[in-house]
This record gives sequence, C-alpha cells and structure tokens, in this order.
Amino acid sequence: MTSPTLSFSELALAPSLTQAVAEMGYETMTPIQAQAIPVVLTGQDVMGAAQTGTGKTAAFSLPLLQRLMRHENSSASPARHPVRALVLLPTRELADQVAQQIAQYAKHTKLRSTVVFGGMDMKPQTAELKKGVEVLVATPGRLLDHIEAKNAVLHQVEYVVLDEADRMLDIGFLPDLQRILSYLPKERTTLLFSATFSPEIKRLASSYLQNPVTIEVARANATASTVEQRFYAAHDDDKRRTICHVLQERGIRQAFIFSNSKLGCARLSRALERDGYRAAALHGDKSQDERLKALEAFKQGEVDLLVCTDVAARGLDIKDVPAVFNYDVPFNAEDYVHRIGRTGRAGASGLAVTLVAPSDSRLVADIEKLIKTRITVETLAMPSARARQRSDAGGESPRSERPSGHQEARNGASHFASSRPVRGARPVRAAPADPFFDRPYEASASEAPPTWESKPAPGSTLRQIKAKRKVPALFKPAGSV
DNA sequence: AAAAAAC
Repeated sequence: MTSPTLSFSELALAPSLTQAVAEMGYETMTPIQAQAIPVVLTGQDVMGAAQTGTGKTAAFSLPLLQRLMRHENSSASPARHPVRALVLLPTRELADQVAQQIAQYAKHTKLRSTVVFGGMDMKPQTAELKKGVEVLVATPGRLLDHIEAKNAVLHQVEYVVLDEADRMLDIGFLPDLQRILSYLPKERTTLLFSATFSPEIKRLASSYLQNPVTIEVARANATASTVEQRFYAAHDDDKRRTICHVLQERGIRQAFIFSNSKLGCARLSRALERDGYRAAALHGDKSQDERLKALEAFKQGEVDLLVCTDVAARGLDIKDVPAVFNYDVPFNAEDYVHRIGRTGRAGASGLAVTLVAPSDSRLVADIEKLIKTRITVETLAMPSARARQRSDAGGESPRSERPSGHQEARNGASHFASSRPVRGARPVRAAPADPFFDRPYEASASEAPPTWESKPAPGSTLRQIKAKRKVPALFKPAGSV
C-alpha cells in the first residue's frame, strides 16, 4: 500500500495540467489521488472508495483530462468536439461544483467542458452544447432532456464517471441512469467513486464495470478521524435549544444543520432566524436561484447556519466548516457518513453532533454498524427546561442563550450586531416535565433499554416505557464515540 | 418514515 508518487510534479501529466494544479495551490497528492491517478491513466474501469474531503474530483478528472488530451484538437468546429467524457452527479450543486473544478484543471488545455442541470434555463446550456464540449458534467434528468432534444450527442463518449456512485445507482436514480447509459457506446471506460458502498450497491455497481480495478484507500464507509462525533439525546422540542447551546459552548459560528424533510428544514431555518441567527434553508422545494444563493452566502460567510436536506449531504466542498448538526438522525446510515463529511475536510478538524430522539434507536444502531464504531448517546448537561422556565419568569431574556463573543465575523466586524436589532425578551413556551431528559438517563448494559417513543405519554414513567423495549441498549450516560 | 433528479 505504498504510494508510488506523492507529488503531482512526478506524475506523467501534461505540463498544462500540472501548471493548473500548481496554480490551484496543490503540491502533494492525497492517498486516493496517488492511487487512482495512475490507474485511471491506464484506461481501466475503476471502483474507488475514499473518505469524503480527500480530493476525489482531482483523482478522476486529472487523469481523465490527460487521456482526452491524446487527441486534443484546436478546431473551432463543434463536430470536432464531440462529448468524450461524461460526469454524472446526483445533485445540481454538486454538478456545478465539479464542473467548476474540471474547468480549472482544464483551463490551459484546448479541451472544452460545460455543465447541465435542472432548474435553469435550457437555452444557455443548449448553446454551450452546440458549440461542442469534450467534457460534459450533468445531473441525470436534465441530461436526458438534452439528449432527447438532440442537443447532446453521446455516441462518442469514451469515459463515464459516476460520482457519488452509490447514490446514482440507487433506486431513485437507476432508471434515468440506465436510459443515459443506453445512449453510450458499450466500449468505454467507466469510473465509479463514492465514500460509501453498501454490499448490494457494490454488487450492482460491478455489473456496470469490466474487470474493474478496486481502489479502497480508507475502508469504505469510514468517517474521518479528524471529526469529533457526538450523539446527544434530545426531544424534538429541545433540539433547537441543544444546537444553540453547543454552538455557544464550542464557540462555533458556522455549521451545516441537516433535517430529514424539506418542511422541517424550512421551519427550522425560520425559527433560527427568529432566534437571531443568520440562517438559510437549502432544499429541493426552493428555486435553483435560491439554492445557489443560499450556498454562496454560506460560502461567503454571510450566512452562518445552512439548514438543509440531504440535497447537501454529499460532496459539497466548503472550506473550514467547523461543525455539522444532524437535527434529525438520517434515515440511511450512509447519509450520516456523507453529512458529517461536510466538516473536517482536507485534514481540518470538525465536530459532528447528532441529536437523537427517543424513536431513533434503530437508526443509531444502523450508523454504529456501518461506521464500525461504538456510539454512546450522551445526555447533554444544559440548563433544564424547568430551570429555563424559572429564569425566564425572573425576567432574563431567552436570547441570553445565544452565542455572543465568538460571533464576530471572520473579517472582524460583528455583522450580528449591525445587521439585526436586538429584540426584547420573548416568552418561551414552558416545556412539560420530562421523565427522560430532566435527569440523566441511566441504563446499564444488563438492564433492558426502553423503546424510545417520540414522546412519553403524560404521566408515563421510565419503568413503564422500559417494559415495551424492542431495541438493544445504546443510551449511556456519558462518554464519546 | 424522506430526498433527490425534468418540464
């Protein structure tokens, strides 16, 4: 498992490519790059698994461009620029991001590239396609539109890349994907990359590959060791408060917050804005314009909390995001790995906090199994709902829970103070006494755990609920992953 | 249980 080369300059890449890489500030290769680039240069099919945030895009696009350059041509004629490489991604934002990276890598070559995805006007995309591109980056639906409109001709495609391959092969995408593949020559190179591969998807994937080389840098489904993972017990009513508490405690300004639903995402974003945070929502019911704006505002540091669905779970590469919160435990364990991969990128440290409601035990157990790491759900020491109630009655503003000093913008000025007038104290809804969360949950391994229902019935006791147990013990008083 | 991807 030694890497033959570690520096880009030692690779057999064209000067135009190494120059672009150098200009982007990269010198040494990551492990996935060191292993994948030489293989992709041979033109073999590849199934690649690597942790998120380790440079997968460069790992396939640099050697791909190198291969394409063998018959590079400078003709202006579209006919001389047939689509030769197709890169497919599961979300529009990701397509946009990967396309921008590829354009950067290719900027000193004669190769042309463009991107097509839904939610945007067809016409400019059509115009670009008609000019002729060697590299086409796309999401499936819009690509099919262009194929059927004869804007994109794919019968000369030599390379197909499925990024986030396990998602592209899942049931929601598979029909579109199969249709797209039916337009491509059988004789071609296929590259699959993802941070996660379930056994079923791995089997399915291999049916699309010919004698593939498997590259597995870290174990598939592994989470980055630089990310501190925490699981905190929280009822739905307490989740927002818990997030605010952790943000303050840790002095964290920016974070992704994942919700399992578009509605929940919209609501949470609005609630956080009411709390005084600079939050924005990113989900599939927003217009593409709003989606791109929200993402850009977050990148620029104009928005601190990006509240999103799993549309943002995969691949998005934003520097220096210190934390990810799972407001909801993801339905698929794989999505957990992708979500928390938004932080701790490129060797940086990160914090991932997952809020675990009583009914989430099964999902947490799935994650534990997938990442092969023991998970302990902690009860976070926070001022209890009752204490909060008392202090509110005493006239203290609920906004005192908001983060304060660390909210200075990176640039220095406090955009918080300037952009938002401080509002008066608002009444906080009194939380009912809660048998689980007003004291630490105590369970021992020998003791049967409760079936965690979303809300204990009024007057129910821990003992009564325990009697209805179904799932294995997960909840322990303290500790970490 | 949901989300994503085309109009």
